[in-house]
Amino acid sequence: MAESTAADTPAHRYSAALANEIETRWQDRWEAEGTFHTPNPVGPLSEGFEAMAGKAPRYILDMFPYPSGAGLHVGHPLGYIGTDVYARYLRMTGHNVVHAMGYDSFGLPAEQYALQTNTHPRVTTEANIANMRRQLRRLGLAHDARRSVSTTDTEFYRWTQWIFLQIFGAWYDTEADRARPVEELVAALDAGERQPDEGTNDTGKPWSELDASERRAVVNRHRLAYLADVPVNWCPGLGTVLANEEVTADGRSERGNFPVYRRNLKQWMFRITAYADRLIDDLDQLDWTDAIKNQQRNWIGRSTGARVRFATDADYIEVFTTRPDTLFGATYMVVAPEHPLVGALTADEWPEGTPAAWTGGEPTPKAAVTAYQAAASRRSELDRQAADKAKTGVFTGSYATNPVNDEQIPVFVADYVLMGYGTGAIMAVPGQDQRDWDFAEAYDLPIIRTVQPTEGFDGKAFTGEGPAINSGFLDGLEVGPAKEAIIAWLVEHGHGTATVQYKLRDWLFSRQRYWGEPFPIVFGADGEARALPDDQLPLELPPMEDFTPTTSDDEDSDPEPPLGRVTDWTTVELDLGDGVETFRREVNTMPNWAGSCWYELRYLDPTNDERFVDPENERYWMGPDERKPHGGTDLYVGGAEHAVLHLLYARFWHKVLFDLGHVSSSEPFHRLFNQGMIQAHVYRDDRGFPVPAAEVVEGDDGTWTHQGQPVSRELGKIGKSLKNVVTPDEIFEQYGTDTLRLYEMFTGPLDQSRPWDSTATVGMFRLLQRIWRVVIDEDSGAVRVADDATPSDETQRVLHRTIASVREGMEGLRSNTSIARITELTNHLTSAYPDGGVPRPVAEALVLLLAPLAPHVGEELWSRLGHDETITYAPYPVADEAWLVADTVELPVQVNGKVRGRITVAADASEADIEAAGRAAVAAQLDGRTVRKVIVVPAKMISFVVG
RNA sequence: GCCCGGAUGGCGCAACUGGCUGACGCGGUGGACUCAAAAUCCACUGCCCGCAAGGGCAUGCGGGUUCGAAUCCCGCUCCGGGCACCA
Repeated sequence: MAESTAADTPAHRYSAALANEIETRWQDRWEAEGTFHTPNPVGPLSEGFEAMAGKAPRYILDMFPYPSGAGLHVGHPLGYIGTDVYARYLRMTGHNVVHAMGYDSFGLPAEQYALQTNTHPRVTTEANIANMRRQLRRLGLAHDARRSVSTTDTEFYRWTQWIFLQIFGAWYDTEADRARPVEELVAALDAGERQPDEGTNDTGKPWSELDASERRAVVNRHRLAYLADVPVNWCPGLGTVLANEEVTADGRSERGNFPVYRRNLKQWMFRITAYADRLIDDLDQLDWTDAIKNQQRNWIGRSTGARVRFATDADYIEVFTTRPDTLFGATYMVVAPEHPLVGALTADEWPEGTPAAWTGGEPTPKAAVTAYQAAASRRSELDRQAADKAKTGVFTGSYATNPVNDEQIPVFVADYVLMGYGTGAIMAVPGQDQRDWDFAEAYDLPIIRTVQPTEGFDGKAFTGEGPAINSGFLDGLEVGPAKEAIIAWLVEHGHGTATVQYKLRDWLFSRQRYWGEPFPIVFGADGEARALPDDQLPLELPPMEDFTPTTSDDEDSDPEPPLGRVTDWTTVELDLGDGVETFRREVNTMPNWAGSCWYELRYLDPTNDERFVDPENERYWMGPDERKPHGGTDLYVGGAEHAVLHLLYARFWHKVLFDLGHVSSSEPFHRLFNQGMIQAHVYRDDRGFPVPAAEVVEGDDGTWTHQGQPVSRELGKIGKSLKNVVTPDEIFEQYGTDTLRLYEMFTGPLDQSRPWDSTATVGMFRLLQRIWRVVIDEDSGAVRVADDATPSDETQRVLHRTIASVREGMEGLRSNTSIARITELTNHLTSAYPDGGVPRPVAEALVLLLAPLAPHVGEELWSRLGHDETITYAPYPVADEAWLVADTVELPVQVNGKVRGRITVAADASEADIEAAGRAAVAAQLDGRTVRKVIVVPAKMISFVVG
């Protein structure tokens, strides 16, 4: 008999039902009135801009989501709520704020979901977007809906293709240190002002003697987007190749966990390496956390050092080293098993006296090397994680000459040297490198220290700083000067050069899947890539019945892009300047990163059909100024998992657009903020399987049981597989959106992960009830504020202190503290005015302070207080300095650092007065002891030091 | 192994720039309302000793600087995230 009678609760209490009624009503009104429409300076969205003319522009951005079919759980909206609170706060503090939400809807996840549900990705994508829009709308997010774009919209990817052509149409001028249009390259080549870059012309003929096709080939090899036959990550299980960044350390696909194989394939590449230095250096002036900056720096992996040539009988071996100063300690060399010189270096027979351990038990070097190469390649296919770090290798039978002392040092093949980094060969310096030390110990090779270890050093290889020893003319020099000296010597004698090495590789940009942007590229009879003219954009993805990728578990299978099967689309008749010819279309598609590399620009001018963004709109919202030297969005909030991939790629595209003069900002995101994750408890039974979290009961003794069986508890991600999903809808139903928003903001600063605790949400609901009660009489529904009352001095002080600290929390994206201060104000008003009659200015300030956090309650109370206009643009309360200073202050009185008493003195009391009051307060403590020192910090504390 | 974070009551967290540790909320205890419960409201709530007044101990651990340290310095431990035979 649990039926409750309505008479129990006051008719006008803030209840879940009332909250839901208020929320849907205001959401409808916001939509109908276009409350969050933000005007641009120019173009179709410029209506109403004059009214904003005096306001400073702010661009608040969220990382846009994949429209997955699974729907939202309470962890998803954390960042969205955080940016919404901040953007609403900025609107109320006199800014013109652009804040929108789009959908990253191309790519593997969308396609895989479509395959699972056996529906065309266009259909599932659009249904998922509609569902997600509905869920996000229910959160009351103040987005300009007109600016919502989806990367799969034809009018969006038209410009993705256009930007690709801009990149394709550019080359990197290393002297000017920026990208320039290839037309300028061609003009310079025609005029004889410059020669083709190294490695771009293998005809051996000068530019002037090349025919049109040969010239195209030369130019194509300069471009920032180019086709190359390169070692790629071929993933037969996904039927596509993957970027380095998409392959895990143990050689599997990040998505789907399929094995990935290295093989050579002709693929589209972006010359992101040309930007390596700028991508590192420009981080300095961005407002990002050091964690993310470091991750980007480490990924790019710039290291300075030298290239050194070692002569051998066959050819010279070039190595890269960051420690050329240790050259005298190089006692052997190692080349990677895949190194092209391995064959030439392998001797016919073992030299006299070759130790048995160096031969791998084989009769000849050739047999040993071949066996080792085979083993190494097999090893790379297997789980590299399981491989122990023991060093293995075989002797090639040949020797190299250390240029600095003419020592003959043996050359080994070993897989601890990677072909993919540096030159694929090293000089081994066991005295100063632990890996070389390990190998030298295993193969009984000499170890020479060339840097004096610090005193007390008892390790093996010494990698620290110290004076050079056993190093001829370098002896006595510290590491830095020794490097300079040896590099000068190497250059002078023609044995090497100073150089900079990067871990970053060029970006593999093509995929053999259906659901991506088609490349606006065609191939003519000579096989050279040609740009589709801009007026043929968008190049639409042709409809396909069966878009299944050709997957395989055979590593020797070949990629077969689905678009290759649309034969009437792949062949096209075009006139590209030499009359109508037959061309073949590129059948690869772009990876899902493409759209996310520039979507933030499209939000600024979503309906512009002349340009991807009007320069004036871009400059207004993202242009550089004294706050942000590179320009970019004022805030970008998203998960830390995008620290390298998306953020690096997007910065690269943006920089190309900047170099070509299409945008005024040289960085896309000025202030970056990684929101934390909302975790939830996972309960497991004795077999370790998760049990439904909602069915677990907590015992009095702090243990948990599920259906009577004890279960363990840990924190984990929220997800179906862990059976701990809590949906926003459950919270809407129980308390409403405003409670959910407050709760998510209250549990901690935005960048911090925190566990979800459904029982704790009620605290925020109670807060809203109390605020409601400050304004509304629960029984009659009438407004119960006093229009003509004057706030007491105490109320004024509480109010203005609250305003000051609420603003501080808002600015710092720590609205948890703002909510605490609002709660304190509410508690004060509740006890100071138990029967209502809170002075109107105070009640209105409370509602305004709350509005960014709980906008529906904000709007409703604002309106009931008699305001016709939305609260969205109402001015946020400003603290009056006069009320921030108190007349009297309470000070702690310390004796020997411990608080022994308190005194209340005038705020401007003299030190003498404070001391006198302090002595009186702790007279018992001071009695009979000598006061050696008195420290008075005015308005803070007083401390006695006694003997 | 390297690079970033982090550790404060039963829980989430707060504490400006070295100056009252634990604001605010959850939970808990007691009370009001109710036939009763839910909801709501009020009070108390770091730990230990004590009837009390009061005292002692407390910000992961060990040192240090200081009149005074959650905060600064040195050395650790544990947890989270990232990278990793990168020469």
